[in-house]
Amino acid sequence: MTENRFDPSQADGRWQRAWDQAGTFTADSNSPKPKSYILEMFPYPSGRIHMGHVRNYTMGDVLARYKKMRGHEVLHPMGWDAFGMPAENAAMEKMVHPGEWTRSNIEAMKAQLKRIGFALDWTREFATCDPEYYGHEQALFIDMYEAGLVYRRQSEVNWDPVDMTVLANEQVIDGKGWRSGAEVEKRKLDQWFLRITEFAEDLLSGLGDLKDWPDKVRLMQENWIGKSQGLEFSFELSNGETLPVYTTRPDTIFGASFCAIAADHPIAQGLKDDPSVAAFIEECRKGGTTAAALDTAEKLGFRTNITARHPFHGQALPVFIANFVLMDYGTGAVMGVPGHDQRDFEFATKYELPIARVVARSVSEANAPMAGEAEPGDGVIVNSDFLDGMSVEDAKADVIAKAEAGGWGEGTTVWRLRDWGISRQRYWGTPIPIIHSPDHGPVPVPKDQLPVELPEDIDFETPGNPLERHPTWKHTTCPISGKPALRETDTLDTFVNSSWYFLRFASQPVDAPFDPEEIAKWMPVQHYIGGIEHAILHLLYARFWTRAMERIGKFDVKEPFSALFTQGMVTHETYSLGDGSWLSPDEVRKNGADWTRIEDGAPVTAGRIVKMSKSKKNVVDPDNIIEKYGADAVRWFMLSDSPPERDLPWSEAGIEGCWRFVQRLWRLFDSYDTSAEGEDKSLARKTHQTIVAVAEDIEALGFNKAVARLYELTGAVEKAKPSVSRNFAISSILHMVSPMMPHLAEEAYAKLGNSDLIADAAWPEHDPAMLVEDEVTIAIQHKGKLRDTLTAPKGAANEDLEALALASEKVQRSLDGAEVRKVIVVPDRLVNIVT
RNA sequence: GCGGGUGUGGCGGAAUGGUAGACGCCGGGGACUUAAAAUCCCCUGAUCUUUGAUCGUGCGGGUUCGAGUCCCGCCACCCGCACCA
Repeated sequence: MTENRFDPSQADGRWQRAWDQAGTFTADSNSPKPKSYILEMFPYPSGRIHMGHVRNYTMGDVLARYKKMRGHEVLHPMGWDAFGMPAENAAMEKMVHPGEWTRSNIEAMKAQLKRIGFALDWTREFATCDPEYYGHEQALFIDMYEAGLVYRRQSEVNWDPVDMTVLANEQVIDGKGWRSGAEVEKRKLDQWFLRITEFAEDLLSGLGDLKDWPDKVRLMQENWIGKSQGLEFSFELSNGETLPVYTTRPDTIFGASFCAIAADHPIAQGLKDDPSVAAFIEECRKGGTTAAALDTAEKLGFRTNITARHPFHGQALPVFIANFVLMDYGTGAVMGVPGHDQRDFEFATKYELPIARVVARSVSEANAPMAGEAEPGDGVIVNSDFLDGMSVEDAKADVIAKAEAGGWGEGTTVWRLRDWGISRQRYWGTPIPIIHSPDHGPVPVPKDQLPVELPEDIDFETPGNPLERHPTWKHTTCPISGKPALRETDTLDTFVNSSWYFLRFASQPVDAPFDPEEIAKWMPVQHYIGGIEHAILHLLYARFWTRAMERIGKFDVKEPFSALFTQGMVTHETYSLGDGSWLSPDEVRKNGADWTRIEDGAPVTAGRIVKMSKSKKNVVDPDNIIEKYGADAVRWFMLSDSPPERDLPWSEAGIEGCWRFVQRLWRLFDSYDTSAEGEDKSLARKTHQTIVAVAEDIEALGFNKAVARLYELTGAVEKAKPSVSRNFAISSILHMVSPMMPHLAEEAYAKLGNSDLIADAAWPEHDPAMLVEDEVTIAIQHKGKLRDTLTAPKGAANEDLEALALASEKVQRSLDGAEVRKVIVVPDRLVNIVT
């Protein structure tokens, strides 16, 4: 007898080709079916697909295939977030062109994705480095420019003087360039900005409608946008100038005992002629920006000889330059109220400034001593002239009203959110479509000249931006005067590319970035799945971009993603030698409870289970696993056990278990018996219940639960004798696992004599009448503890259940003659006897 | 510091206030086999005086006939933000 096994090495590829040839997953926007746009965050083409991608795309794939089975027209596209620094780094290290490097990575990764059998519409594939894509992006940039959503101003950057390049904050390590090791300088450059702050209010309030986003992400965005309301007002200074400050606690204004300004504040800068001021400002600059440094940093100040006049009682308050005041928040200056702000308290303590109580628990506690720290909480206002006795809320409103009436201040809203700086002094990005004309300043490139393409002949031998250095590329003419002019050599932040790719997936006209009619058909994305690391920037930028498009009349969508799901990471145990060096999983072997290195038997320590990373060598390459077990076992593993939002620990034993289940199902499908007769009511009932439950689980993205239910039903079918019900159960399992293990499912479906594809099949129908049990198990408790169970017909009368319960021998033993005071009966569930 | 999350067997994890530990992994025992692989069957939270009982969902209280689930107070770990006025 030949072995009856499912062989993915020949089946997987065969069915992948069959789907391709049939165009099974090509989305038809003209279909009358309801539409579902399922999207996973597109990958950066770094070179290899990793397990995190596999998990992410498997989840989306199950949803996409499931929706299709449910009669939806599904758009499930894939593409490449192809601009970015790794390509430039590779160019410098390996002397390859960034485009070439990127293209070959895309080719390799696409082949990997194909091998996993994802139900993707490859006809819509693109890379953001395609001139067709970034040309449209340039057109959108110009539209936004003309709508006043783009502007240019000076802004500080991290400048590496050796590499002659701008560094991202993450590339600055201990004040030095990550590559060159050179001391990083602050430089001011003219840079382009998008007016995301103009949408701050809308981006914030819009979060309220995103019911199907994780609370966590909404909160993170809310905090990032950082709305705060307060009073902006000006102090008159002793030197004749005025000092605008911002406070969220105008109610505490009578507690102000000093003013503090940032080191970068113009007034502070104006005092730099005094060498001790200059020295102090320099000192402020040095302070670390890490969490630890800030935690322990002492509040430092420099007392100027300027004083500020209190707007109500007119007393002179000293003005300090202080290291804890930030220039880029509010006005860069604050009033110091030590009694009710912890930083001010520490500062006042150090410089022996008055600490007054102006908020107390009650009026009678107006003179209670301070507790050794600031009291930022609620209470009634005291020691504050006309505010005395008011609540904090009322006093805020009253002070704002008086400031506005007196013309020295106004109630304002301050946002933490900054405008989005999009200039990058790099080659591998979308060229900013602007020409700097000697007569007309910055002028957009005429749209008929788009795309402004990147030059191919570049060199990375010398430091600096290759676009800047290129002999001819930047030289052009002014679109207005025709005189010689220079192109903008900055490129766009890669987050711009990912801010609208989902729109391009949904519609791909040649002559426009997108087609509003097609957008209306597909948008918003129904399920967007990706990593939590994009909770703020990418998702906020995409929300902004979509709103900006709506604002300039491109279409009628505001929120791009109606439901968001952030999946957990794939983790793996770590292995290390005595010297602390890491070993990869295939370099080690388990002997009993201990681990050793295969090569020489050296003892190995198995360490924490952490995210797969090259540095810890705890990486498992999907290709090797697919080679060994086929795509379906890997897909099944990705869905099993861990809830999708939590981390998934990869293990060899786990994938072995999945592989066994693939074969177990194969045998089960093989046991379909066309000659079987008769009903098996309880199996049929379980099947119908499972059909409903698995569907609910998939729709809630509870893949681990769906998997568990399928195991359970499989076990039940294996034990059952041949019957029509058993065949129905087998067929149902086959259909239900098809989104998860599509290759196995197709193979078995064909073997059962079908000539169509199960990918085109419908989700199994359930019979509502079969969901109801006719017998139920009743738990019998005595004093809240389980004593016995009994089987009763569903809907049995309470009295009958009570009688049955009391008749139980175990219950009687537990009662031991005690008087029954009360009996609680929950119909069809339990009886609890209270004594 | 602020905000959020998590805590259940050896492990991943199930559980509308109603039989805690479904399902999977690991482990143990057995069947089949010359043998191995594969497969199948049984056991698998702890303790005890083991036909049974007691304890058990991070810790301490509370509400309830009944709490993993609800309330109050702690602890630990993880994540995000951070001198934001």
